[in-house]
Amino acid sequence: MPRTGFPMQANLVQREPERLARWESQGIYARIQEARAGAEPFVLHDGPPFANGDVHVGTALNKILKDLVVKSKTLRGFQAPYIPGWDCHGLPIESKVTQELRAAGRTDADAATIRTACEAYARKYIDLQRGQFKRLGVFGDWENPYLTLDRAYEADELRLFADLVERGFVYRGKKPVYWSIPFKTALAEAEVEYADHISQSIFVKFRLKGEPNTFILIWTTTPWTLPANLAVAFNPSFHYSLVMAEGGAYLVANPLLSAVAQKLNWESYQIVRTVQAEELAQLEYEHPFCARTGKLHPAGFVTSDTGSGFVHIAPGHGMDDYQLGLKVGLPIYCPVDDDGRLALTSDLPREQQMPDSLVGLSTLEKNNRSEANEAVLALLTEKQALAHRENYPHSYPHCWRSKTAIIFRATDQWFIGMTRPFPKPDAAEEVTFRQEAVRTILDDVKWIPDWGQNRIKSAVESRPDWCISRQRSWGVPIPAFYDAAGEPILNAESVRKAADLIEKEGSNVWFATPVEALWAHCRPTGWTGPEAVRKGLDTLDVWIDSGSSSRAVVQRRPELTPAGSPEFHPADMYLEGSDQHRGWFQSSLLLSLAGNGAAPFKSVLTHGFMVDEDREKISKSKQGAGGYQKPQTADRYVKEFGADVVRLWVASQDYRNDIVVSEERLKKVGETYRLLRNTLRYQLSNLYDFDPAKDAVPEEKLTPLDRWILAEFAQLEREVAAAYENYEFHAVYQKVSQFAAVQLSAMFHDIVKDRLYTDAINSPRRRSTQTVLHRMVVRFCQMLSPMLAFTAEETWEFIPGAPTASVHLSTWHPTNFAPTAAETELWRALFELRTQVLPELEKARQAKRIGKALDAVVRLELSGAPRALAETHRAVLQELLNVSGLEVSDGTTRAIQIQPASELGWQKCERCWHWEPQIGVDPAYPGICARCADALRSMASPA
RNA sequence: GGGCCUGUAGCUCAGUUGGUUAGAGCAUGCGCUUGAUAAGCGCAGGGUCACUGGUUCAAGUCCAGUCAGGCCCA
Repeated sequence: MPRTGFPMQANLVQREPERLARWESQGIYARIQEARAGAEPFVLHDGPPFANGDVHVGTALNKILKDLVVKSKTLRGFQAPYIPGWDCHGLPIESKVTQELRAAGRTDADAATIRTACEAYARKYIDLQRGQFKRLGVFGDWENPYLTLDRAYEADELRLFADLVERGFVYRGKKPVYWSIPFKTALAEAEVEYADHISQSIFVKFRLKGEPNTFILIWTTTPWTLPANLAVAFNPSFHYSLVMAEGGAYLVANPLLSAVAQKLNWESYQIVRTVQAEELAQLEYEHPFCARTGKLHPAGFVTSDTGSGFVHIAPGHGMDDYQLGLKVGLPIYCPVDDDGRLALTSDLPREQQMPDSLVGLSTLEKNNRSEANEAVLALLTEKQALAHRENYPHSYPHCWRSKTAIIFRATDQWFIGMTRPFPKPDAAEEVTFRQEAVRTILDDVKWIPDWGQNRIKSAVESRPDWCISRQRSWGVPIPAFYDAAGEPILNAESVRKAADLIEKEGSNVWFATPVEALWAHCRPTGWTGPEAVRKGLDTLDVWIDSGSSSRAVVQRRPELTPAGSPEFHPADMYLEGSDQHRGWFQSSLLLSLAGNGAAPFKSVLTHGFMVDEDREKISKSKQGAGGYQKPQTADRYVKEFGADVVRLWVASQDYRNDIVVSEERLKKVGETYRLLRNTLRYQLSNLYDFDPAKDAVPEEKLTPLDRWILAEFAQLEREVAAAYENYEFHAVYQKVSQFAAVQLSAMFHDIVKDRLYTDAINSPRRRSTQTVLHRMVVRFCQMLSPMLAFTAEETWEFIPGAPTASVHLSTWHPTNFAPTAAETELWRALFELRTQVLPELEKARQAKRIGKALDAVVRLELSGAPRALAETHRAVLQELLNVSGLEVSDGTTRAIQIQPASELGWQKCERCWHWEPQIGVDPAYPGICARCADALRSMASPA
C-alpha cells in the first residue's frame, strides 16, 4: 500500500516562510552560484523598480517572470546570477518627503535636508520591498542589491555622462517649465496646485499675408504670450471654411463655426468655400503687432471643443507649442525674463520683436490682471485685431508657496541631441545618433515578442532631443559650472573629477561645497577658459540613473562579468513591461550606445500589463465600490494563496498579452496546483520502499507498459525544454498539467496501481514500474521547480536517493529515450482497442451491471490483425482495461461484450479485488487468488 | 486623434503554408469508486472562432472596416 509523509494539503501560506528561512540559512543563492562556477553564463539584468510603496501585483509578475527565466536557465546548467536593483531618486519620493516636511512645518528645508530625508525614505521602502520580493521565492543576491543612490553607482553614472559630453552628445538648450515669478524658480508638477482662476479669453485676427482683409481667427486665454507667437496650428482631420462676415473674410473650423459666430456677434455670415489641410499648410500670416510673419502647421492636439480650430503657437510658453516648434524648426523663443517681465531676446532680430511699449511689463497677475495682459489687449484693440474678449473662469496652475498663477516659460536645460553625429571610425558616411540607434535596434538586439522591435524603433525615430536636466534636489547633480558671463562650463574631465569626488564623499558634497572649492577640485588640467563663478544645481533625469545600470552594474560586478569577457559586454536579457520601450529599454540603449558604442542587451523580453477580470486596467478608483475588495498588492495574493500558486499563475498566462488577475483566476490555478501536487504525491507514496541504487531496473528490462510511459514522458520533456528555451512558460504550464491529468492520472497511475499494490514487493514487474515512477518524479520535480519553487523543493526531500541537496542545485536534460518504431505502433494499436472497449464498459456501468471495471469480463470478437494483436498481448490489454477477464475470439462482427464476473460464478479475491473463476486454491491463503498467494508466499520467505 | 498590440467554449491555452462535423486541460452536471479519499476514474453538456463586408471552389486562418480592451504618445 502507498505511504508517504508528503502531505496532501500544501498549507503554503504557513509553510513557505519556514522554507524561506531554511534557504536563507543554507545560503541557497550562493550555493547555486558556486555549483555553476565556470558554467556557460546567462545574465538577466534587473530593471530597478521604484523604491516607493508596497510591491504591486504587477511588479510581482515582473519579478516572478525574471525568476522563471533565471531558475529555468540554472536548471539547464547555465550560471545565471541575479542582482536585484532599486531606482531611488526622483520626484515621487521627493514630493512625498517635501509634503512630510511641510506637514511638520519645515517649509524652508534646503537641498541637503531634503536629500537626507529622501535617502531614508528610499531605504525604508527598499527593505519593505525586499522582504516582499523574497517572499515570492525569487532567488538573488538580496543582501547586495544595486541602488541608484549608492556613491559608486552615482560616480559611474557621471563617468558615463562624461563620455557623452566628450563625444559631443550633450548641449544646452531651452524647454518650457512651470515658473514661479515670486520665487524665480522652476516648479515640479508636484509643487503646482490647481485653483479656480479667471483668465482673459480672446479671439484674435491674424491677417493672411498677401490677402487683404482675410484673417485666421485664433483663440487664447493667455494674451501675454502673443508677443512670443511664432506660428499657428490647425488640425488636419477637421474641415475648415472660409466665411464672409462682418469686417472681412475669416478661416474657421467647421465644427466651431456656429460657436464662433455667436461669440463674435456676427449677425450673418456666408461660407465661401471649404479649405483643405494642404492649402492651410501653405498659408502665411502677419503677426498683429510684431513685424514678422508665421506659418500654419498641422497638429493633433488642436481640439474642437473650444476656440476656433486654430491655436496660437508660442514654443517658449507651452509644451504642445514647444514640441511643435522643435518638430518644424522654430526657435524656442521666450521673451519673458526670470522676473516674469516681457523682455527682448537674442533669438530674433530686434525689429521683429515686440514694440518698446511692452518691454519690461510684468506678467505676474494681481486680482486676475497683469500689466502685460492689459497692454497686449490695448495694443490689439488699437490694431483692430481683437475680435472678441470675455472673462474665462477655469482651473489654472498656481505656485503652492506663493499662491500666484504660474507661467509656462522656456528655460535653459541640458539635452542629449538625437541628431548629433555618431562617431564611427569605419563608417563610410557620417550617421546621426538617431540613425545608429535605429540600426542597432534592427541589427543587434533580439526582441521578444518580435513586434517590440517595431515599437521601440518608432519611439526612437519620433522622439525629440532628450531633456536630461531637472530643477530638483533628489537626484544626481549635473556637475556643470558657469562663468561670470553666465556661460556654462561642462567638460568631460571636470565631470570625471566630480565623479571621483562623489564616489568618495557622496553626491551631497556637490550641494554642500562652495563653488570655489568644487571648481578647484574639478578644474581641468591646463584650463584656459573663463573661470567658474557659479555651480549648476540641476540634477539628472532619473532615466539617466536607471539607464546607466549597464555601466554601473553589468560592467562592474564581477559575477556579471564572465571570465574572458571583453571590456564591454552586454547582458543576455532585459525583461520588463511593454511601457519600457519608451522608458528603460530606450534610456539604456541610448546611453550605452552613446557611452559604449553598443547596445547594453542581446535580447529584450517584454510582457503585457495587468488587467482585472473585466480585462480593464487596474485602477485605484475601482477598488471598493463594486470593484476589488482589497488593494492589488503582491502580499494580498501571497497571503491568500501562497507564493507557489501566485508563481504558477504567472507561468500560466501568456504574458505577451494582457495578464488577467482575479480571485477566480487564482482559484483555478490553485486547482491545477493541487492536481500537480497530488501527482507528485502519488509517485512519492509508491516509492517508500524503493532504493534506486539497489532496485532500479535497466531500461531494456522495463515492462512494455513502463517503456510506453517512459517514451511519453521523454516526449513531454523535449516539449517542455523547448518551451522553456522560448520563454513560453504558459506552454510549460499547459503541457505539464495536461500530462499529469491525462497520461499519468487517468492512464498510467490508474493502470499501474494493481502492480504496485498487489505484486510481491520485490517482483521485477513492480520494481520496473517503480523505476519509471522514480525517474519521472525526479524529472517532473525538476521541470516544475522554476514555477513551483517551494513545492518542488518539498517534493525533492521525499525522493529516495535525490541526486542533489536541493532541486534548485540540480541540472536537467531531457531524457534521451526512443522506443522502436514497432513498439510505438504496437502501443498505438493497443490504445486504439482500449478506446473502443471503454465506451462499452461505460454502458455497463450506466446500466448498473457493473461498478468498477474490475467487476467485468470482456469478450472481443475480432479478426485479422486486430485479433492477432489482442491475442498476443491479451495480458497487457487486460491490464490497460483494468478488467478481471479478457477473452478474444475469432469472428467478423467486431462485437464487444461486457459481462459481470459475478454472473459467471467467479469470485472476488480479497487482496487484489480481481474476480477469478477460482479463489482460495492454496489452502494456506483462503479467499485469495493464486497470483496473490504466490506474492504472499514469496514475501513470507524472502529469496 | 496617432503608433504598436490583443479579442477561439465559464477559465487558461492549441489550432502548422487557408482544406473534412474547431481541439485540450480545468471548471460545471450526471454516474462510478472508496486501497492517491478535503483524493481517484468515466460520461455528458457547452463555441454563428468580437462584429460587418470582401477575396476564394473553400476563411478561426488572407484583406478592409467597425466595436471592445491594453501600452505608449499627443
